[in-house]
Amino acid sequence: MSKPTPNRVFAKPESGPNFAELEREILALWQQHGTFAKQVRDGGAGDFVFYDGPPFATGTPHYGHLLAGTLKDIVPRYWAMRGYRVERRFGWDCHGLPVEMEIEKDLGLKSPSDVHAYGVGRYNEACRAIVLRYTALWQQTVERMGRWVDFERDYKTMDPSFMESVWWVFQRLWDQGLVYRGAKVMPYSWRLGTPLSNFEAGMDYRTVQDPSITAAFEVTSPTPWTRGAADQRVFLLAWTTTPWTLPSNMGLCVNPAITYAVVRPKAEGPAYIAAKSLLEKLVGPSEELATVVGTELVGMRYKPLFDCFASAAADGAFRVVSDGYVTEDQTGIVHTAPAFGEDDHRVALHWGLPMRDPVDNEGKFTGDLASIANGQVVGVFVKDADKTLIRDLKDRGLLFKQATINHDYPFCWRSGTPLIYKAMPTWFVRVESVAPDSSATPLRERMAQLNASTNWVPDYVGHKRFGNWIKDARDWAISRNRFWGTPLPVWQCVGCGKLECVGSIAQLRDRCGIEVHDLHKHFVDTLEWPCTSCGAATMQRTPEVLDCWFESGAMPYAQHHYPFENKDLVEKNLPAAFIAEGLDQTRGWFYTLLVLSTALFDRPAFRNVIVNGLILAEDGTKMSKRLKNYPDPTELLDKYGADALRAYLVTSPAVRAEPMRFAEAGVREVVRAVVLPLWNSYSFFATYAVADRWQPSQQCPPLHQRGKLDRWIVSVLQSVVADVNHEMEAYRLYSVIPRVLGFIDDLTNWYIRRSRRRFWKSDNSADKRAAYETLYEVLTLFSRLLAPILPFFAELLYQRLEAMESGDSVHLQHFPQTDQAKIDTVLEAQVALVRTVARLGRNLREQAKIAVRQPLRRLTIALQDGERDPQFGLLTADSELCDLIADELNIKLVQVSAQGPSELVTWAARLNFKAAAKRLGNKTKDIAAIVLAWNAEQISAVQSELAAGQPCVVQGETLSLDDFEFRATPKLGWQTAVEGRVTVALDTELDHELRQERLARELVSKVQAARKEAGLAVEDRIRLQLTTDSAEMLQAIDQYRRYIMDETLAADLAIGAQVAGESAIDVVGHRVDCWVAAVVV
RNA sequence: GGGCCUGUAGCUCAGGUGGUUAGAGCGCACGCCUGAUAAGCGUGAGGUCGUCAGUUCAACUCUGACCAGGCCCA
Repeated sequence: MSKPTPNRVFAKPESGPNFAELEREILALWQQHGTFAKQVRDGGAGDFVFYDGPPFATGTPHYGHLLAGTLKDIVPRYWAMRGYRVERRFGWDCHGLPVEMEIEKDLGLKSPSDVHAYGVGRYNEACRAIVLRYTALWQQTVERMGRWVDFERDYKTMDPSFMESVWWVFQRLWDQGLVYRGAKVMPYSWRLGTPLSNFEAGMDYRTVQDPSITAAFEVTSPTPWTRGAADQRVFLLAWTTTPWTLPSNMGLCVNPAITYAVVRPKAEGPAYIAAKSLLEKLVGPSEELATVVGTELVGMRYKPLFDCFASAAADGAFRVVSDGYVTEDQTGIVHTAPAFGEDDHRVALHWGLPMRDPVDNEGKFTGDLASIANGQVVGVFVKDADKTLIRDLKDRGLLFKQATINHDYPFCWRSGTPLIYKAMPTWFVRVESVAPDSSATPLRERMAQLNASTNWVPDYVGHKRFGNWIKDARDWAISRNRFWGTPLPVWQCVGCGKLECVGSIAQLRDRCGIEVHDLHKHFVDTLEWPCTSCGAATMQRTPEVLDCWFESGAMPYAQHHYPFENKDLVEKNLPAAFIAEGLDQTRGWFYTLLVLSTALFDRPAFRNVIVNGLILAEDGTKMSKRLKNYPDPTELLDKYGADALRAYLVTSPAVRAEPMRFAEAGVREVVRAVVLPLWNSYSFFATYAVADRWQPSQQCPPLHQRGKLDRWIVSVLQSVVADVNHEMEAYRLYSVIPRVLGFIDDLTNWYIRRSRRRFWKSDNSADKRAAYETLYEVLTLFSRLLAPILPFFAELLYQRLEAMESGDSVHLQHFPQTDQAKIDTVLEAQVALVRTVARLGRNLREQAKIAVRQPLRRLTIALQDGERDPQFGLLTADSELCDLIADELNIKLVQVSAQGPSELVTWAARLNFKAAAKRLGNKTKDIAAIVLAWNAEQISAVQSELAAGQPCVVQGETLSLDDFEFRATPKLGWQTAVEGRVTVALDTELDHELRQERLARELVSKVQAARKEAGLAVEDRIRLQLTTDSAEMLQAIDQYRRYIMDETLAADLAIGAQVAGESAIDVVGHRVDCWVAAVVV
């Protein structure tokens, strides 16, 4: 702790502080002195590397961002105060669909062909122009939250330097053989001629009626079941709602574990195969020829429904395959068209089924289907061809069943036409497997190994959720058929098909002779060069752009323009020490970071990660701008301040990755429970320090010579410091914050409340100096502890209590380290016991309806085992503790009984299950019941037996002292209270003396109120005049004259003189006229 | 449909390795105190611990199934 200079003068605290206003002043202070930059600059203990995940700037920040932002602020601030250099650069995710969708709305464009007609260059420049339009608002809100992050040295994924690094990353993957071009089944808008993202596909689901047909596929493999029958044909039954995909059928898929049956409905007719459990409903009563499990059907061949792709048989088509995704639904056999279904595609890849796609970009059938129905379907939109195809099947006896179904089906949100699912050429990064000629470990296995060393908070997110996801991660689709993004740096020869990957601006220049300064699509698409392989044709760029997730995953390198610049820095900074994002990033940023760092450097990307949960509206639904079901962040910040919002967010279940319901009332509650008590503590201290002209480092007794209360609060604070450091080092914010905020209660509701009188004293005793010094030390140390969490209030404390130079800041101080010598666990236990007794004593007073100002004669504390009780020593070690209780409860004498509570309570006996049950087994219940039924005499007999060392035998079982638990309950009604091992008995008898003292106390209280009423300052001396008819009161005033004058700071006290004006006060039924006037000094 | 998470008082949430009487804060009711005053303190009422089975002498806790909600993926 820095030593304050002796001439510190404290300012009088304002009444009615406006916290939001005070925060703005502190923001201005930080701004003025560049405090954030100073904190970064001062870090000398090495780098603490933090990566900031880039948000989309197309919307305004919401509470989810503010929560993640708070976590991203607390942790770096902590490590910065621990002496590390913590760079915090803000990042912007600039590319991607949200931007494109917005610009298309602005420009009235509906499809890729519209974009081409408008001009990709103009389009992309329009995207560039709007992408940063909310950044100022973001910066304003983020900074208002008190988050320290560098907006000047930010990174943007659309910067040429960033994009060039992304190219480099891509090329590294390419060189390792990790990139390939395949096909991915995607939602496709035939109206717009473009694939959509899954997100877009989900935007317009409608309930529609579709055909629901079951087709019969004739088995061609020899089967034993119909041998000798009149009709030897066997059909596999498969169901679909998309008849237009049937010409592209390449396989039938069964579940390997389901039982199938072969049945013949009519003696004369053919046999059918379907899931056994479904056949009854499907075909009605029939003769069962055989049952088989799915695996037995695998490999069976059948005749395609249409002959258009009959040649595919040579490539392995028209077989039965199996996969676990098939359920016992409809027929239990799934028609597989690899070009049109995601599962179909996956199964086909696994089993080696070929793929045939007779659908053009406009969703119409190609000439491939010329052989069907006399060519009637060629050039027809696929869904419109359903009827013709069904008719054709029916005519040929291959339609087993026909119906219609109502179901939800995705529509194109822009054109309102039904989407179809269709395989599209897509670029992939190999994650699940390796290149055919490679012997390397599949990426996902290595990722799982590297992930095992990462500290996830909470841990299950990493080990279970993320771990499972990695374990069966699929190859990563990284290309998008869009415009505004980093182009894939791949060129292909239009002649021989040779592919070439470019990894930098320089490499591109070397090939085409042109040096570009921007890598967006409209700058690089036109660049071509002759193919070096065939020499005849030109190399042209493949049209796709990279998914923006690829870019954010490349952020550790691209933000520094690696490897073109900052080579050492980046390699030194991988992995990051810390990142923090929402749970929804499991498949997002967390994943892409790890894929790329593993592929590029064989390292994890981050060592510690805090995952936060989603923030919902107060009613548990999603926050929605349209519904306005949450308070505006800016207004909320103006009302309650950023510290309150930060504390509210960070004490919520959201810091343990659970969903949180956001309620404004919660923020208000934080102000009440955290900010105001803190302010009151400061205000209390400052008020008296000003009045007393107290200054730090005046002659003050060393800690070990101060009172118990002082040593207690210092010890508690040091314990908090120890816990906070321990938990912060493990990134468990959810156990740090409650500990820090919990201290506020100890400070205000015990230390300050108990210490108030010490500050009022008019002398300058050692005890008073000790109180000042202690409270000052505690507040200044605590301000450092608060600094990462409540940066504004911590700064306020520092500025008002310590700062000597204008640029000074609490955030430039060292984070406290525990001083073990100041921790006194015995003392902490003693005070805990005292507080228990005090609580019990207050209960008794309340039950007896005896006012607190009524002094009582005596309080007896009895511990369960009397003087042998482990806590006995705690209480009797020092009379200061009993004095404390006496003062707190307004009691003349507090004594600790050496006998234990037997006189005061009745005992109940119970069996100690934990100790005895294992040995007693199933006799436990019986014996427990017997013990419970013992009356007082039996119990005391047993107690004395056991005390004498004799065993107690119940039902033939020997029980020892440990097998019992004896509990006390008050015997005499309300004068006694029991909690755990502690019994407290209150002597409620009053005598004249006690009554008189109460009168004096009540009178003081009323005079104090009169002082305040008269607007006097706490330290003002007064002249006091009192008149009363009550003899009792007169006597009390006479007897306690000195006390009354001391308490009310009365310089003189006159009795019985004439009083002017309205001055009557009521003191427990005695009328007193009271007149107060300040003494002019 | 799959993976993960959640379900405890009116609300928001705590509840090592199973053990007797399940806790806190807010809200509510009542009271106290008031020279820390946009305060402070205390007491009380409120729970078949999502449902149903199972394991066990004993289940909020362990196991299974189911129900409801969430995130992600299909």
